[in-house]
Amino acid sequence: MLAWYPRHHRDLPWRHTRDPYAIWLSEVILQQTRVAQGLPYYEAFLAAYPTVQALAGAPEQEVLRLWQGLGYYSRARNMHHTAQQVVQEHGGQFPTTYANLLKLRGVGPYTAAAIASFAFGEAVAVLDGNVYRVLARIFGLHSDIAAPASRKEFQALADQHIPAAAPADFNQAIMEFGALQCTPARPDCLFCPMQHSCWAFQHGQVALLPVKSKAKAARVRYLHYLVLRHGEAIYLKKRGEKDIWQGLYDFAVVETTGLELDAAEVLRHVEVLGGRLDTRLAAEPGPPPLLKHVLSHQKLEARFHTVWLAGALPATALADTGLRAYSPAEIEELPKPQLIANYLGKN
DNA sequence: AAAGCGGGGCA
DNA sequence: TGCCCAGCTTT
Repeated sequence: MLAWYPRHHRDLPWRHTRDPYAIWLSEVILQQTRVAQGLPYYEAFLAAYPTVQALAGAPEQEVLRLWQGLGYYSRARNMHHTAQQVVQEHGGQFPTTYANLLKLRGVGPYTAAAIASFAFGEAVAVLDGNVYRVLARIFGLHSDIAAPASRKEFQALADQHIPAAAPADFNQAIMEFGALQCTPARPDCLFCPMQHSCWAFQHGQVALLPVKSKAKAARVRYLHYLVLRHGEAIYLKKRGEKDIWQGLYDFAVVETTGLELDAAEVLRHVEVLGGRLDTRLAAEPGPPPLLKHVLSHQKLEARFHTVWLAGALPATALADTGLRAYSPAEIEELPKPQLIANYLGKN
């Protein structure tokens, strides 16, 4: 794989730097994210915040807006927190060892090992999905990679093989090999340099490895958004803790156990907020638009009920709900879930 | 140890 | 349309 890597690897921007800030940024973005999807975000973040000081000084809302569409938004909030910690408690210098990197919020075993090896040359093996797959196939390990208990076994194997003289090359090579050659589906075994020493290939079990138990089915949620409009303005609110999309903005929402919420019910919820309807504006014809949105753990079915108001909502309602009227230009600057951005884009 | 947390690519 | 991908924090 060390010989394979220089001939086959992709030319990616974070492979041209040893700046721990840039490497950290790229690794946080690439957690749970494909290179093709993360690449434009990496360029945008580095352009907007060239240094850890710049990121630390940015408002959280701006960071989340830049992160919009990438998902798992706690990554952005943790990254922002860690930037401030590095500036305030470490004089703007990242920790230089695996053990100390691991203490940073949002930096787990994978990211700490990546930064420690790529930026500081420490001989600690990374363990990501690619590495699990490559090791399982080459060594014929049948442990369930979804089970936390399997980690020790794979980490021990990776640590056993990482060369002290070239830890960064080894880590880059094994991950790139998994991403390009030893892929999850239809791996290129025919032209694989590891063929002769791959347990799975020799035993005809490539398609059976790695063993991975399936996640339980996502639960279904039914959301009825009240798109409250007054003139040019639309009312939105910031989402709170203990639910999806923390820190992002969406509309007032009524969650139901089924898909239906008739027009009278919608109006009743508007009345509770003290909203006065603008009867001069006719209701939209037909049922309100339905958008489906799938997360890894939830399936959302969202109806968008447009309601035209005759005046602003009373201050008490705003205080109770966190709603606020925003102009189209302001809405553009707010960080929003992809579902909301999709709706606004179509309407 | 299990649950919660996004979004996109591919067959 | 349905299935697959996957690191960190919190419970």
